[in-house]
Amino acid sequence: MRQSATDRPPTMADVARVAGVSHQTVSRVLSGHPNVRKATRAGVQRAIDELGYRRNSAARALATRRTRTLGVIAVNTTFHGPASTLSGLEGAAREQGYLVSAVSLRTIDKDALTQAMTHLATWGVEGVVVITSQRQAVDALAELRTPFPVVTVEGGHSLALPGVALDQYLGARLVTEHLLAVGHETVWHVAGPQDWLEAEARTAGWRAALEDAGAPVPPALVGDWSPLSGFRIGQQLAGRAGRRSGPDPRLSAVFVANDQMALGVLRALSEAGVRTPADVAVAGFDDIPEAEFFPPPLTTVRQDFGAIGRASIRLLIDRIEERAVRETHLTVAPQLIVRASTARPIA
Amino acid sequence: MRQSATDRPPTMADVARVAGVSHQTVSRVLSGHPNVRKATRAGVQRAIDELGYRRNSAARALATRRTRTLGVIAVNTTFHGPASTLSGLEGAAREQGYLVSAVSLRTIDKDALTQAMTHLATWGVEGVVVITSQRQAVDALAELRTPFPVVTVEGGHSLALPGVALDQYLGARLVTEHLLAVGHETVWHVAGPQDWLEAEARTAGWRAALEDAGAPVPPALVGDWSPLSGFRIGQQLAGRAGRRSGPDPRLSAVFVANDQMALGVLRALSEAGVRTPADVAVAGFDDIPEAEFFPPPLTTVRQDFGAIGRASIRLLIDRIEERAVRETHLTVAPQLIVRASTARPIA
DNA sequence: TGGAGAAGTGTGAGCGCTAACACAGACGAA
DNA sequence: TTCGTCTGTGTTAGCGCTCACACTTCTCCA
Repeated sequence: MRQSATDRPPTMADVARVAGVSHQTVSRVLSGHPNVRKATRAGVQRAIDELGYRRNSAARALATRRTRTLGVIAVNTTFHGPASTLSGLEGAAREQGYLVSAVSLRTIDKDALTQAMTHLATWGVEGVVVITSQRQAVDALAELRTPFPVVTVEGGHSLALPGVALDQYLGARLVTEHLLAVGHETVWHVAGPQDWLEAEARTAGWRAALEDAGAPVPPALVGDWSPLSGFRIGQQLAGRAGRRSGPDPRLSAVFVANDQMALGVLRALSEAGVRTPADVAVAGFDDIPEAEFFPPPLTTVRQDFGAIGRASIRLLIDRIEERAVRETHLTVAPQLIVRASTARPIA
Repeated sequence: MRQSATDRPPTMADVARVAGVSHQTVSRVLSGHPNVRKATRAGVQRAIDELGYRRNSAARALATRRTRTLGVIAVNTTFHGPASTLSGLEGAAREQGYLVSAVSLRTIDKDALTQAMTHLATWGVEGVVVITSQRQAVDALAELRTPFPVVTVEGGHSLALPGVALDQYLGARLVTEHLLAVGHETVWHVAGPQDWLEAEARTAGWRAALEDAGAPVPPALVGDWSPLSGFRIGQQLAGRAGRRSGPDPRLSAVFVANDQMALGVLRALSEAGVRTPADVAVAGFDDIPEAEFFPPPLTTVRQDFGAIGRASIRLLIDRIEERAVRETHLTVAPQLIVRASTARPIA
């Protein structure tokens, strides 16, 4: 990878000159065209190595009208879920020879989304993955016209746009059914903000599981995903633990819509002297790395973020390269992880 | 943003034709050149809007030899620290009109680093930020020759390369001094893997604080950043809590090198019936969002990842645009966050 | 031995933009 | 007036690559 002494990086013409062939032959070698004699190929390769030549992607993009660049738009990539999805996505794209550029937004209203799209479009991305967990993002997206394909992640399957999502509904059912199976009369629920599709689906799954089992359905308590909101709700829950308060069913198990809130709930219960799982069982959702070491280790639902990232890239590249395959909505299966926080209560 | 009826997106020539000027005038309008009459500018702008024209970045890059693209190489972007840094970095770059592409690696040996650099170089990045927390990454980086500037984050200040880092040493001192100040005879330390520069600096800061205070220096116990390793080490610590075992000083306070391990330590202590902070005070490092709700809420050191990201982009763009400013090493100050896990023991 | 077809290579014209220069007209100073 | 200078605009030549085609050699079979 020797750097040429001159100021400018070597061009294809330089390589051609050194190898004693035309620039077109160099191009053929570079793109693995079959009709090149072995000796010629070797000579060109030698020249390339000698000069430390590297194809100029801008010129290539200009000539081919293909940038081989993908965009990603996401909210709050500092959290475990989006960050993991992003990472899986980037790896999958790189494998396919694409460059990916992510735009990380604080909020995802229509303006911010449009702006992010413009930014990416300016750079000539051939497609975009939008991690659209919030309803407003989905709505904004639905109205947006783009000159390239768009794929959603966690955007629900109601959209015309193709998308990948974890089966949140199933995950919530699994947790709820597990809690009922270990002997709880019913399961309370700390929900995520209902403008989040994931939160909504988890709530729906929980409700369906209870109804199917003929269990009473307590009111859902709504948090904002943060440990603090979990803590506040946990304090309310602690007050009615084990008791039958008013019209509501007895509280002995709680399904919390994410692990961070579950941490807050656990803390509030413990401060109030309510034991987990002896008095109240608690389950979460996400399986963040810390969940295994919560007090007590948390039963939760694991999401395969890597798989979600890979699947969305596949969907997107299918569309860009106009492959025949036309799946539009992929679902990734969740996995129930049972830990001490829902251990069977001593009968 | 009307999409033209023809297959191809409009070019500068199309805009020029519609506006009745030359393509060069369009170019001047687009790049804000002053010498364009107001009326001409308006006419061109109207044509741009009408056609939904957008500058082709590949052609622009080819003509200017500037791609306005930056690369980022990082390990394990799924963790809170790197993910936050990345996010801050991306925002800062976008503000400056740059596109950023991140490559997320699993391990950062020389091979992987070279490959990532090649990938980014192929796409013509004008500079790269490498988040190099591990010694081997720094070593590999030192040997690498690149045709563009490189800036490190958390790479220590020993390198010839410019870089940004949090003052890990100071952070560790602050925690340790705080623990001594609340009355502990000495402070034990659960360290991160010593091939990580951050871990090393935290250990050094802890040791220096103890030595300066004339406190005995217990052996450092080395973990791998994971909650599990913290748990294992916590079990060992629980065994000697409050006791003076062999030659080692009394254990009443522990400084853990990151919050995740601290969670494991807390759990191990609590399982062994050791109370925090009554029997043993525990402090962490990072201030992850969960730390405030640990059992008990964790005293820790907050890092301003956003600031780190912004600073590194500034350093990089300074170099790319060859500005006069030549700071080479920036340090971001840490902030001690005191919570219940180190509350003053009842004397 | 000839000629069709394949294999291997070269030529020229763009891709859509910016940089450099050319040039016309307006304006103030000598 | 006459020049210089500034303003506003157009013209031309690339940037480094690929695509389409032309051309030269082979190969093989009638």
